[in-house]
Amino acid sequence: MTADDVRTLKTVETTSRILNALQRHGNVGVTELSNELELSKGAVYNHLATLRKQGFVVKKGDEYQLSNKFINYGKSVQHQSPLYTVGKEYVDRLAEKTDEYAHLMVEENGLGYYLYRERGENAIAEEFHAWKNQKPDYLHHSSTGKAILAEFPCERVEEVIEEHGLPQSTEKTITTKEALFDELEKTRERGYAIYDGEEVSGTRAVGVAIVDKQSNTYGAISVSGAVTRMQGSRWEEEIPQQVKRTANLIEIDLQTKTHGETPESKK
Amino acid sequence: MTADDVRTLKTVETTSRILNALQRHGNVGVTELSNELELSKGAVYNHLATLRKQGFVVKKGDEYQLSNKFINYGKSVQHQSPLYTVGKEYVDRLAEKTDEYAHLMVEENGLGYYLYRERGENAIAEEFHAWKNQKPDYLHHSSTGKAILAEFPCERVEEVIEEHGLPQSTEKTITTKEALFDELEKTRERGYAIYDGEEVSGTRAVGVAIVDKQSNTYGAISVSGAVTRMQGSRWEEEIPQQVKRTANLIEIDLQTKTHGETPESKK
DNA sequence: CAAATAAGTTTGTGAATAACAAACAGGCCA
DNA sequence: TGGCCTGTTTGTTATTCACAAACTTATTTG
Repeated sequence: MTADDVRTLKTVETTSRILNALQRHGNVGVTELSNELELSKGAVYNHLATLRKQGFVVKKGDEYQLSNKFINYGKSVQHQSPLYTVGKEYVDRLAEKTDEYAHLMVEENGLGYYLYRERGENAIAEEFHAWKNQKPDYLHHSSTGKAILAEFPCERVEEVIEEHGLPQSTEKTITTKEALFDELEKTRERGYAIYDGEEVSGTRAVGVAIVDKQSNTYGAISVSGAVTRMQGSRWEEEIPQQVKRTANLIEIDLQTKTHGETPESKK
Repeated sequence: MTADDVRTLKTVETTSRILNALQRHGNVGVTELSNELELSKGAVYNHLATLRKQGFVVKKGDEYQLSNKFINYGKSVQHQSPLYTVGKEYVDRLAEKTDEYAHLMVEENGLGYYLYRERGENAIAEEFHAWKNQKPDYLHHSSTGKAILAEFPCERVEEVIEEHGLPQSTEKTITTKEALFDELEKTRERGYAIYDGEEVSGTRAVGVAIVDKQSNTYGAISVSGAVTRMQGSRWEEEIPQQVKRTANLIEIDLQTKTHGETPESKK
């Protein structure tokens, strides 16, 4: 937003770009990175050599990839979040009761990250879920994201839109600011968010935000499944009730366990 | 080992040290990092500002922590591994059949990383597991690790010992090179590795390595549980058979699905 | 209530260093 | 064998990072 004139380290930015490229490609050589990032081969080589020595990158043959260290880093971040440590068991139970996928999402810089996910007995195959979980989600693409946005003040929603836009994924995706604000208003009235194929066709979901008494938004949970199984009173009554109830239990548990500490804003 | 005289970037090393410290502490301020890493406050501040801009770090109040981006990075690494994509469902089934925890470990730079873990119905509480999963494991501390070491040539085992030592965790931990080589020899004769409280008392496990025809070691799987449940023929016959059988199924599946690509050595 | 403390942030400056080129080494294919 | 790819190494200079010290802001304390 504001042109942050904080002094920033070029070298660290370069390393970050290299790490990002490694995540995208999975397995890349020096030359390809050098071309893609417009850096000299020597520079790329030195960065990779350093990252390797530090254990963030490994070399397989003549190609480089992110190391397993990131698995542990990811778990550290997960376990550091009270929303995860508290919410996990509730999400497990929700998946069990509904027999569908249950999710736990948290927001960061206007994007959604899945902290946890549990598969119910009859849930659909997870190929898709496995894939999508490697990038953050646009908030307007999921029920959890919409539930979160519905809790944000208007100006913050505007900021998110300005930063990330409203990319289209299917013909059902909300792509205008007006339609989104409409949807968020409906969500607030309804008491829960609905997802109906905005990102992939054929799936539906119900999402509810997790907030505390001071209106701090911690994240959201959802239940999602094939549209064929999300119909009638199950879709309109039972699932929404279950999700809302679970969200409420998490909120209470979170309140007692974290008494005091709130997710401070970062501006 | 050999004093690698590859040109290395000081700035990247500093950033790595900061990231490591953030993982250890979870939530730290500038001054504390500055003291711990013996860097000027200004330097730490600039690194954190850059990492924040790049999305690797977030600021909560006056403290910094690793961002949720690492969750996705971790998942990318997981899903990039054929051992994970192929082995996951087998590990699920193993956990279901044995009613205990089942694990999937991979080795990197002489340490063990858990790619996956599934909890069986009657498995013990997971507080401990959740905790330990945030650092890599010493290979001599687990059944999976010992199964992997048993597949390595002697010289490679020596290298691992030289680099990481044989730290003690309980009174049962193997702490001498001789005892370890003995144990690995027994493991090879037995056909599977045994863990009996080397890292935490009261738990036992059986581990088997995953190798291909060319003796490339991909990793190992294990089943672990409370010692009270790991007794008699279940401990001596049934569980080992199940783990060995599962390992074999994974090996075959891996062979057909990756035909050709091997985990190249990185020296 | 002001002084003192301690945190994060900003800035000027010089010595360190990262990046570029261009050369080198090694494998592969024709 | 000779070209044409890689990844790796090296000499060099402008760039840039890190220090130190000042500044800001909030909290604590006599």
